[in-house]
Amino acid sequence: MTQVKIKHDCKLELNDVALRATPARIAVMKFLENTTTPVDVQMIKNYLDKQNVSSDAATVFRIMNIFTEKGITRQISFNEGKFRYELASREDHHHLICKNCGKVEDFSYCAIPALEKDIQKKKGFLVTSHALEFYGLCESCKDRQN
Amino acid sequence: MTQVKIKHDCKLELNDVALRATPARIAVMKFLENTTTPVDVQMIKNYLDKQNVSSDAATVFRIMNIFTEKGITRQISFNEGKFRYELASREDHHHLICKNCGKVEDFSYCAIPALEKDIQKKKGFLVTSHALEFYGLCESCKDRQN
DNA sequence: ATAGCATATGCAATAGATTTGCAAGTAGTA
DNA sequence: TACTACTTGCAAATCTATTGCATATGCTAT
Ligand SMILES: [Mn+2]
Ligand SMILES: [Mn+2]
Ligand SMILES: [Zn+2]
Ligand SMILES: [Zn+2]
Repeated sequence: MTQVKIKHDCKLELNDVALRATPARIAVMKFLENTTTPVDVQMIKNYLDKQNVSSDAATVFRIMNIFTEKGITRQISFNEGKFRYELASREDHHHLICKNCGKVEDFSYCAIPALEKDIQKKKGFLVTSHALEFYGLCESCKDRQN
Repeated sequence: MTQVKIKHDCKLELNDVALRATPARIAVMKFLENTTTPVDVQMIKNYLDKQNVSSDAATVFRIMNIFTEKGITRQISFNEGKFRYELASREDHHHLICKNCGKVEDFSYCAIPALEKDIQKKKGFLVTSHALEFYGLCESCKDRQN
């Protein structure tokens, strides 16, 4: 009854897509695995600093670009004038963005797939992905609006 | 039977929201009325130059910010690292963005309103607006993919 | 039509986000 | 362990967007 705990191996996952497993890349993956909200480059850089992983903003930008190209992450924009990133492995879901405090919640229900077929039929446009964001007020801001 | 052609009066529309009708603002409104795709600041600036309307990028940014604040325009992001704008008077609709050639088509059908009520009920989040973009390949790129 | 004033613009400087060139460092492989 | 292609750090360059300030102009009240 030797229960083998197969913990997620970042190195293998990186090598699988022909990327070298460097300390910075591994740390970024761990960070993404443990955050529930899409993060921006500055947040990632702060995390690396805190973990004493040597890095540089340019490197983080490069990492996020290549992760996105390789399909490890997904680049998102909430009209903030900068990008955020989340693991692409997170299932199809969308975001509830509070216009007052900026909090981002995940929202999993998705009714879009049916719509995509319609679009293909009516417009001849082949949908390969979509982005859906809801803006408004989160539960706490809704009451005591700041 | 004097058919009075009431053409849209930019000056009145601007004054209605307490904005002065300057040449640049009027030209921007005309441009937005005649484009079918959300435009960015550079495109607007190019149009103003072509029309010999004196302007400056800083001024265009200021105009688009105040138009958006006043509800004349809507700020949109297609993950390009910059904003685009379209008239807010355009009814609720979404966009089909070709990943190959960048063409943007409008798509009017919207099945989201029902979903918004669900969100309010399940998450207590008050939805005030949403953004939905479809990415993929437009009809022509779908065939002879470049 | 004109004066007066608050608003808008032009221009230059500044702030942020992201990209790029290049020399030095390192992961993966033999 | 040595080799080589891939990565990184750092500085400089690009872009997008914002801001300060002096000047210009739209709007309102004579
Ligand atoms: Mn998410
Ligand atoms: Mn549109
Ligand atoms: Zn909130
Ligand atoms: Zn296309």
